[in-house]
Amino acid sequence: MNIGEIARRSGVSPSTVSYALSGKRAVSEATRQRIQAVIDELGYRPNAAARALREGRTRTIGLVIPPARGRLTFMQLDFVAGVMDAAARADLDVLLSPSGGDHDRSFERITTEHRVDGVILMEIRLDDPRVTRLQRLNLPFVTIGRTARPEGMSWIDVDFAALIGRCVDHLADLGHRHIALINRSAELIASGYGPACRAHEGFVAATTRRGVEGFEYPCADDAQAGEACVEAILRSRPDVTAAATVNEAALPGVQRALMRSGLQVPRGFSIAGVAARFWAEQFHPTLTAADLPAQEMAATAVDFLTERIADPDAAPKQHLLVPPISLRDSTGPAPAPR
Amino acid sequence: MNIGEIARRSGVSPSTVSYALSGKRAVSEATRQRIQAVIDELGYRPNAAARALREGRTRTIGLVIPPARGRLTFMQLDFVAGVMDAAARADLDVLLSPSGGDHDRSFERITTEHRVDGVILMEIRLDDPRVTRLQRLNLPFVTIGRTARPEGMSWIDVDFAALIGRCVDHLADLGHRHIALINRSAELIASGYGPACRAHEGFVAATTRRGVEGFEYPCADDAQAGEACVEAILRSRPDVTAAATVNEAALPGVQRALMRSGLQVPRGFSIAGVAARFWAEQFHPTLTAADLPAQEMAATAVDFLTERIADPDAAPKQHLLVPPISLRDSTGPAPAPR
DNA sequence: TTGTAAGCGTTATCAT
DNA sequence: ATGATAACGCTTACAA
Repeated sequence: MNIGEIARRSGVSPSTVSYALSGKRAVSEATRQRIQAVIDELGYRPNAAARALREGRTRTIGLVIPPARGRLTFMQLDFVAGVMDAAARADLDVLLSPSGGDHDRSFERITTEHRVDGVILMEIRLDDPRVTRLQRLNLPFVTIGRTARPEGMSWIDVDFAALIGRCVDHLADLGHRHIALINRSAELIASGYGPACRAHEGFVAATTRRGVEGFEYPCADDAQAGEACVEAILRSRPDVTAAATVNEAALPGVQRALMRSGLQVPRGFSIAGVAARFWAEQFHPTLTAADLPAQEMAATAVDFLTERIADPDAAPKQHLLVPPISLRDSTGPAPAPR
Repeated sequence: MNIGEIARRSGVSPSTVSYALSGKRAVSEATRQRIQAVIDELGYRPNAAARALREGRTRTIGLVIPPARGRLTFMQLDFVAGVMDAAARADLDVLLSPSGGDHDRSFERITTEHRVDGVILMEIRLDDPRVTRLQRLNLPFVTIGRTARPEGMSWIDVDFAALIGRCVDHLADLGHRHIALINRSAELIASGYGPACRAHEGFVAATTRRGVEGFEYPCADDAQAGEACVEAILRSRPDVTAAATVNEAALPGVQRALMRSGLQVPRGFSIAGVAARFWAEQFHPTLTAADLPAQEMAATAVDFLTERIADPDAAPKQHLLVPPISLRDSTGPAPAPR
């Protein structure tokens, strides 16, 4: 079933069918209807490969996600879902490529064989070989997170430094004077992973600025680590009355440890963080947190990408988000010292 | 950069380049090396659209996931990750299509425009219009879960009835005589959603067979519902000493309610379930559960699909999994009646 | 208002 | 062992 067959059965030329479909040339209403009738009857749809070959674009974008090994965070999942959504709205298909820092087959395939018109790169590192690769290939791309030199490219990022600053401000305003930061894992920080590093910087800056004492604790991305981390905080720093966190995966364990310690939240201990809304609401009591706007980021990313695809020479765009903190039930006035 | 350019620079014809690359015709070692050198120098990769047009296949499979609205369960996520993995190993790309029961643009596009060679359909309903659609289109597909009449097609499913039966057996063996089932939501059951319906059937069968009392509780897919559900069980049925569950998303709430009730698990209350290993291990204490083998299912699904693509007339394959129950820390002997 | 034809980059059939 | 060439199905300049 191809355009020629439709043309034959409608008694017109292939080009007329093409134009009837695209509307790029006037077609008399009578023939248009005749063609449409045949198309409906046979259920014809133009072949994507032929169209891609001819037009030089695939109407498909690539979404490069972290490899399956490490489980995706909810924030990342929400982002993926958001990209699917935004792409669907723009009638774009999404080719998923799980790939780590170095090039792997899937990443190479979709980028070099012209399977996609552009790429959204998640979880980039400060110095990311894939970015260089895409630049060399001259393939439009947008990154989630910034590289070390993000000037000339399109990216969207969350200002973790500012957000942790706001958490500290909020807690200090409530009278807390000894505040812990539950950060991501030590390895992640050491490897220069943006969100973790910037959380650190923001925490140091804010505690200094506010004149409160800050204690930073690295924590792996799982419930067990969160539990151990809170136990460590309570044991080593009995003067700490509040914590800020960017580690959403640790939250279930954080909650468990607090529950078991007998401390009431927020009466005995306050906690504020940066997390996907899902985790904030699963927390008990619900977590005062800057909700990561994954949907918005995804929509913006698709937007930026389609712009770059349409006009590769236009100035790249950047967007640094600072979502507001949603006040929920996990923060309150500092208790009397324990 | 195309095959003609490579041919010119190597001083051979395009067909020779093609054959050098595919190995489908003998090419003298000398010219092969010359060609390879040029290819390496220029970084040439064949254009996927041209190849797809010519060969009539895309080397891409479609993965139809539930729409972004409802969040995916961990089981589903693991499955998606597993498909990506298996597809990557087979050098296949994966086009993601979030689509509900009725046809939507994305599903229509990838299936009718020949963007994919075949489709994996997740979360099908007992009577699913997409299945009929794919059959009519004559596009190879594999379903996860069975329709009402699954005979003539390839599918992979988990035997929830048998698994819940095993949970009940295990609990009955431990002396429990009053057992609750925390099922999925009432709506899901009413709509004929396979896993929920079969959990129900398996529970009725097993409690009858073992001569124990069974109480079924529907429960929405979130922590709050899980919490409320356990509270309802403890309140309305004080004689219940154990529960079986297929609702992994409710587990965090189940745990919270048990913790708050003061019941020790497993000393005062036992719980066994069917869940992704992630949830089982996040549970506290770790959950005795049949771990859903998402990876294996995904690998099998890709396998079945590639078989159907290679030979559409071969007999369809089916695979009904009954993974073993992993004994962890949430089940123990029945306590004295409360 | 419509038709003709070239060409997108491959692969595979026929020659040589 | 290699080359010429005809498709694959579509879009779009160019003609009429």
